[in-house]
Amino acid sequence: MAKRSITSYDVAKAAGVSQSAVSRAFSPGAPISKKKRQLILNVAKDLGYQPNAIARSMSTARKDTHQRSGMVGVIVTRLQDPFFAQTIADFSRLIQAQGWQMLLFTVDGEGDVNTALNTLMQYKIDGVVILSAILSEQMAKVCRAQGIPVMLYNRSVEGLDVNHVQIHNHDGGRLAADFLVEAGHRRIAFIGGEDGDATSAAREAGFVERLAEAGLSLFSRESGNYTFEGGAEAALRLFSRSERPDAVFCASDVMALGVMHAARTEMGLEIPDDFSLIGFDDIPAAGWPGHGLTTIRQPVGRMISEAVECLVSNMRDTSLAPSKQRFEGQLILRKTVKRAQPG
Amino acid sequence: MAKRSITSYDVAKAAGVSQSAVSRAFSPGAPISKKKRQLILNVAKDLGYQPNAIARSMSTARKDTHQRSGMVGVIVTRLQDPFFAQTIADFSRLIQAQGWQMLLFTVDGEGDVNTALNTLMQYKIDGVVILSAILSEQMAKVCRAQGIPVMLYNRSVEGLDVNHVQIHNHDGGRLAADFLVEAGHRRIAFIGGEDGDATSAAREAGFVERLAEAGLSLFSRESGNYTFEGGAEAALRLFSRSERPDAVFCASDVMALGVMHAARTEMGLEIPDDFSLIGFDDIPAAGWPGHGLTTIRQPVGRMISEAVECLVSNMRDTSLAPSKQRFEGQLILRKTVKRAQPG
DNA sequence: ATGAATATTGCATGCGCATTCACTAATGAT
DNA sequence: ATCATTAGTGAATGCGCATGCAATATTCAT
Repeated sequence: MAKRSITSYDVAKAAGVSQSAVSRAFSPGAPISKKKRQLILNVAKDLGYQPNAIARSMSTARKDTHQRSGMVGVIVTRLQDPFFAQTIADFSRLIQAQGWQMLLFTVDGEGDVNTALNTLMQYKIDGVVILSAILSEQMAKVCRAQGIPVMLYNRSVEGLDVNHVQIHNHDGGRLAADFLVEAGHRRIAFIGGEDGDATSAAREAGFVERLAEAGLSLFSRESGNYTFEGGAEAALRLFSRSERPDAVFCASDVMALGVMHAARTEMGLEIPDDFSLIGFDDIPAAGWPGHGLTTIRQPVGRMISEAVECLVSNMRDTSLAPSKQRFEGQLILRKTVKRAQPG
Repeated sequence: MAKRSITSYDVAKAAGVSQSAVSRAFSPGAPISKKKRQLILNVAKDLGYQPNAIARSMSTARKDTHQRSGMVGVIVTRLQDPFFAQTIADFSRLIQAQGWQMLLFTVDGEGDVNTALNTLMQYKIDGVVILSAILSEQMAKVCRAQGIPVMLYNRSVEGLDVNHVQIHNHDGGRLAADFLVEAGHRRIAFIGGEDGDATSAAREAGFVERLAEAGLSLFSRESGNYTFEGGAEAALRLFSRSERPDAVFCASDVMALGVMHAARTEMGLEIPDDFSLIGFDDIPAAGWPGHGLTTIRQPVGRMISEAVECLVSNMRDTSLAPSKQRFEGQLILRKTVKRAQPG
């Protein structure tokens, strides 16, 4: 059936050299003469030989060395979400450029992270990125014991000494509140992501904190499940009450767009005339001219390149101390917030 | 530094059995007594042992057997595009459910596919999916020689005997044209994706064919590069001429939304009052109430599950003949097309 | 040209596991 | 109870490669 594939021995025989020579020809920096390397590379090309990465990984697993597979595990939820899609796309390009491959694992709830990590570890990944999910203390310990660098992206776990890169959610929430308060709003509502989600909670906490400083408390709150539909439904609930908010802050742009579309088409409300709206993330659709969503931008490009850089240096030198990076969100002014009417 | 990880030998010693027994305990169907398997699994759990997938893959590489890595390669362009993000998300879940891992490779142009495939093959992937990119005849041959099943998704290559799953682009184009013609439109324009892109070309061909049957030819055409901005700019060009189209068909929803936003905010045109608009794909944002984009839906769920099913059976039995599946697009009526004014 | 230093080279080995083979224990039939 | 099965077991082996080591080829200084 499937013929045995071409190995370094085949090349060695064809080139009249030893297998070691073939191996060295494909290992940059290995001791081998230029002439012989070139000869071997030519023969290899003719035969269609490609080194077997699996076998290569096997043989680096010596008592002193660490087994290197050249693969980075990535654990992600909600890949279909534009924000995550962009993140993964960027990450993928950068990590490839550094010579690593990406082993992608999609999880549904946060509970599956352990399973995912276990599976990925069976593949002897050189490192792992966890997007918007939590790492248990126990698994963190396991990773450390195995010498696998971990990068928590968009999350941090209190008291866990692990690399992380994230937006400053609390400050982002404050920023949104500050802007709405300064614009004169007084009946300010919040729509969160999934209940119990730490990211959403942090944004809300910062938001509420700043409101409190202005002598305000949250006018009302709903959960929008981080989806467009969830945001739309939350808006309907928010505005079905007798007293309506004059401003809404959403923990994500996707939900904010849900609110916007529901307002325009189902509730007959104009933004920002009837109420102001702020999102979070700055996904591409937020900037579409018909939306013009005012939002808190996450500097995804910088965050991702920082994450990759940090992970890569940790993979090259496992003894490095974890780095913790927080980026500040930036308020992007567009068209969905205006000064509240004095009335 | 990083301690050597726990191997089957460690477990064997701790459990007082042979290494073979440990291996069999972790191989479903292997000859071992229930009692001993349970004992071994317990000891393994205590020690935190997990079989090494790399080593496992090595040892299945025998002369008669095919080396199985348990990994499927996925080559993708434009991961940040909502349509592809959704596709990858679905694919990821289904292939994981079948027990495979996903090795993801992002390419920029179609030219990088060869490189990507070569890299992935070094990892001895059991199969590969290529999303919206073309496979050279030479690489197809290499894959066949290595016994690696290939699935072309969203593309097919004339005369190449490889699995593929795709939407019937030509028919989809016809469908769009038919609907616009029946609605009485006469000045019908098209906005394509990237120049030279086969998918876009097929949609255009079917579209033009049906127009011709109605005695019409394309009123004008532009390229929108498959992006929102590209679509918006194409629309500006389309409507800057003295004679304006009364209907526009876009080769993707993302571009159609670009057209819509540009029309509303930059050109002061109403859809469908000033012109009708049809997209292709039916991405989530197409259905957002404020958009209500009439479009040709790709049955992504069915297409992906068909693709996974086909690939998996090919990976289980390499001798199977390639399967070629085409799905019909479905016209989704929303709010962006109306009967043309007699005038 | 000669010995010392250096650059190359091949041999042999092991990474962790699955699997074959030869063998022993358990089970069944009579 | 006896023999024929079958189930279960461990020792040994190899998957394809990188690398330590000892041996050889090359270069250099004199």
